[in-house]
Amino acid sequence: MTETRAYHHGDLRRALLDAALEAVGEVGPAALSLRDLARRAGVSHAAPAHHFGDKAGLLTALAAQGFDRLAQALVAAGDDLLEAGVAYVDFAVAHRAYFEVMFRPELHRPDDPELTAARERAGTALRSGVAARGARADTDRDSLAAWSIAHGFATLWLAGALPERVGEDPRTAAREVLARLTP
Amino acid sequence: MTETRAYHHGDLRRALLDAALEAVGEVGPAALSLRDLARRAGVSHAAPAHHFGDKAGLLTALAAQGFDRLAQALVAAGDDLLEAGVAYVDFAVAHRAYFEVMFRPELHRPDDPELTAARERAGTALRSGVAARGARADTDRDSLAAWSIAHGFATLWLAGALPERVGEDPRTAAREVLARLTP
DNA sequence: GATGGCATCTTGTCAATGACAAGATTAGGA
DNA sequence: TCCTAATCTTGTCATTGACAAGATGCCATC
Repeated sequence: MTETRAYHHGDLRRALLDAALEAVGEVGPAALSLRDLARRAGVSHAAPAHHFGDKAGLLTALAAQGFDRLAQALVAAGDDLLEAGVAYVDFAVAHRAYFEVMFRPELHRPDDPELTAARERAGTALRSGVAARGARADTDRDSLAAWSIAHGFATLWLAGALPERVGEDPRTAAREVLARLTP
Repeated sequence: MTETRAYHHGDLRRALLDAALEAVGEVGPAALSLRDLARRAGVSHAAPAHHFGDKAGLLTALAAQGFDRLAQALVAAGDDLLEAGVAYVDFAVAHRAYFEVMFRPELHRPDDPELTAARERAGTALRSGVAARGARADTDRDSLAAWSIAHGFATLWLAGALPERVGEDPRTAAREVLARLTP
């Protein structure tokens, strides 16, 4: 028998976020349809609005979740700067849907406290690798340089802009490129 | 008197591209509306379709135009690798609308010959700076590293992700950061 | 100078979407 | 038990992208 659906879904917010992550992976964040998410979750077309307000609200929540997972991945990579960079690129490629939402402020609700907090956690995890490296004069600029090269490589990889000769595995390719910064 | 509009616009294709560039700068490439462009150009809502087919066609043409202008900017910057990187970042910030369209393949018509050609011209201009620098063992990886750090810094700047202490001027900030790659 | 072909542009239409309003249902505490 | 608030539904509207069919006028050819 078809599963009779209760009036109350039970955990609709989580179900919508899961569906959104899947949908963003399929069609990208811009083409995301709230009504499609509602269909995937088996609820009416107006149900998402109650939990997230509008599309920007949903993508903001998804971005916050993404920054949290990125922070975890960076912490797990340890204090080695190169490994942190590789972990950054690996996260972007392995969790493309998150990454594509995280750095699109025009899709977000500006100044959302949860998003800001999650972004801050990821930023802290990112800088710790540079700080641990010590010895350099200008930690700020070094930090920005490391972030820039990792972010740039990840973005270009996701955009399909890199030539074929970089190979299939983003981790090894990233390691070789990022190593140019810290010889 | 209100300007009576001829049945034939005269240069509608260019007018639509100009309007698109302006609109993308205001609302971003995803929220672009073909009907809005038609209104800005003073033509009917279906006129854009004749020139570009659909939205992807229009954004593809805009991206091709952007790659051409980027190639010009890179050539004008000369053979110095650092200056080429600064020019790359400067282009992204000064011509944000172009840049935001250029690296979004999901908005493009895949394998468009004009876009591919324009991208190739920009890529050649980019690599020439690295090649001129010589002396290094692996030009491929050096090239990717330079592109990555410039692209990453530009992308983070545009996303508003950088901390306030980087300052107001993208050129000087970029110069300091990019210099970390080529000490 | 006339004419026919073709690029250009218009009007009309349809399904899909985001957003909002108002009502139905249920959970959980007083 | 009751009742208040959270949750979800139904209904609606303006906007949009895409397509179809028709109107207009430029231009080459005769």
